[in-house]
Amino acid sequence: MPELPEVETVRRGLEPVMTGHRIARADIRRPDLRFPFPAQMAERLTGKRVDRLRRRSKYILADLSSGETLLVHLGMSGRMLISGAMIGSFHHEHPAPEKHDHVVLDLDDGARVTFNDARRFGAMDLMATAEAEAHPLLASLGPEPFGNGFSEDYLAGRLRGRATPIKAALLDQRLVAGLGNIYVCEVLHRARLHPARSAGSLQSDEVARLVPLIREVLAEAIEAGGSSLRDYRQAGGELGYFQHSFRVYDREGQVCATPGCGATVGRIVQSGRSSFFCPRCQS
DNA sequence: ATGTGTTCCTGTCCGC
DNA sequence: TGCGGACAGGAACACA
Repeated sequence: MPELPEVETVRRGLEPVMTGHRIARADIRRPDLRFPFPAQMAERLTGKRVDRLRRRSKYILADLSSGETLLVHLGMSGRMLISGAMIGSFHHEHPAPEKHDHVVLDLDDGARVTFNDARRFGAMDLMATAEAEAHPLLASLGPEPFGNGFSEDYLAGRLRGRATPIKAALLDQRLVAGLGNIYVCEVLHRARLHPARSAGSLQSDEVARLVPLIREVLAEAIEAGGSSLRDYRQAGGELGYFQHSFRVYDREGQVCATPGCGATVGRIVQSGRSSFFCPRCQS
């Protein structure tokens, strides 16, 4: 589910609820998600203040007053939902625990953050804050798309000589961090590049337009609160609405969104995942 | 090194 | 209604 825009939206929703507050109680309702929770997770969270809530790629990182950092990944279906806090002018009560509520964090002011993940592809881990960047899940991530490290020169260098399809290259988190299936499809449509084009075949002007378009799509999606298709919700439970702005994703058989194009959106499968594209606009 | 297929898990939707 | 199969925002892993 959640790609960079969804994770960033969740982070922004959690920030005012968690930052500066202590975790009064941590209820760990099962032993694992994608992999086992770290040893003594509840004890290592209890009583600790959240000093900072940040994001790296699709990971949320909570720096704690203990010198440890809590890492959260939402996988495909993970949610971080707030209850019992003032959200806007509404005071939310805690609902009864639901199916797939795996971790419940109670803050010192009565707010609650619940991690719910039906498919359990999500993950949580704890590490020393000073060594967070070296964590196995973070160590080989590529640059943040909004950072200075992600540039036309960088991208050209990484794509040069590669036979892999541009679709697969942009999905590779080692190349650039945070893109997933939705936003790669949308970026390639805006860049008028066919998803099956080999990465190394891109001309310099084609590489050049990818960088700003990646930032544009992600920024618009963050602005819209992400894309809600099935599972994704913002931390306050709201839907994102970028799905209404999709030009190709999940639009197989519908007319291409490019004005005057009129062609029908197609779908191919690349390394087991759907690629949506316009056969006329994208080459 | 590179590229592709499989796998983890649950839920939903569609055709018969 | 029920049942089987396809498919879903991710990414580690096993192979050619």
